[in-house]
Order: sequence, then structure tokens, then C-alpha cells
Amino acid sequence: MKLRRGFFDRSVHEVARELVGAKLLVDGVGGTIVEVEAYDHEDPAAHGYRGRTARNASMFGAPGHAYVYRSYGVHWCLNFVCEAERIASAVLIRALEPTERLDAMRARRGLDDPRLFCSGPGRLCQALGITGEQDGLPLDRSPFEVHARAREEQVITGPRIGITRAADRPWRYGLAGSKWVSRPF
DNA sequence: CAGTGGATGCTCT
DNA sequence: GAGCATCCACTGT
Repeated sequence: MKLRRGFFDRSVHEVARELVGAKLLVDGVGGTIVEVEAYDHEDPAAHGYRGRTARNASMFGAPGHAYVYRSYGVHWCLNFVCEAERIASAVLIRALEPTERLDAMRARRGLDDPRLFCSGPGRLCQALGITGEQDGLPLDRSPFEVHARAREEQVITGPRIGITRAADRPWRYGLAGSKWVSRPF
């Protein structure tokens, strides 16, 4: 079942947990979400924590939209905006199990090993063709398609990857036992 | 495997 | 001028 925008009008931590096992497609290319991280509005590690800027503007917009930013000058990272307008919280999509159109991912990634297609936020954006052009777009319309998980999933948690501030908060969520995560939990 | 360092561009101090 | 919500190539076990 396709996720409606109201799905995102809730605590970013609830949404993050329920996104594990959901399916994400961009122009028909994608797979099952196996790893995400939550960033809430009181979180020193969140881009919106110090207020609105040109980069993070879509994080302050309506929930159910994409927030895409450039990381380390080289990669793109995709987030789903949550909670409410002007409350800057978002879920970072960190890894997928590729299921649809692996041929497109292989071509975009320039690699043959499916394990390297979408196991990391920068990798999955490259595999799905996501760039700053998708920043601010609604998640319930083309090119995006997000389907709710088919069942309850066993979700494991751990500290988030690659941050220095608030590094102890266990707001990384993963599908238990999945071999498609960016790193073990 | 684990650890290190470079690429690369934008944001904020 | 520092610091990134990263990835890859390369080194050394």
C-alpha cells in the first residue's frame, strides 16, 4: 500500500522504525529500506538544529517531502521530512535491499556487486539517480513511490554513523539480520 | 579484515 | 578556515 503524506506527520522516531521494511522506488528503481537514521528538532546533530538556512529549507517545510543535501562535497543524501511544518526533523535513508531494476543501478554505480549498489546513503542516491533536483519534492508523487512495509519487522537499533555531536543516541534503525546494511549493528 | 588519507564543494564560524 | 549525516583506493596484517 502506498504511504500517504499523513504517515510522516508523527514522531520522527516512530516513522523511522516503520520505514524499515518499506519499499522505496524512484522512477521504478529501488528496493526495500533496511537501514535509516532519525534526526529530531532538538538534536544537535540535525541540520535544522541551528535554524533555517538555504541548504536545510525543505527540512522546515511540510512533512512527507524529500530533503536532499550534498555530503562531503561529493555525494547526495536523501531524507524524508517528518512531524510538522517548521519542525525540522527527518529520517536519513541509509541502505536498501535492491529489488527493482538492478540493471539501472549497476549502470549508475559502475559496479557489478549488488551489495555495493545501495549500502550507504551516498551509494543509494547514486543508484537511484537522486540529486539536489529532487530536494523538496513530495514523496507521494512521481518520481517517488513509497510503499508501507507488508508486515511488522524485527528492528534493531544502534548509534548513528559518521557524526560527532550527540553520537551516543541510539537512533539508527535496521532490519535485523539483513546483509544489505551499510555496516553491522 | 583494519586503518589511513584524499577527493571535493558548500555551510557556518 | 574548519568541519562535515561519505566513499574509495590503498596499505599492512
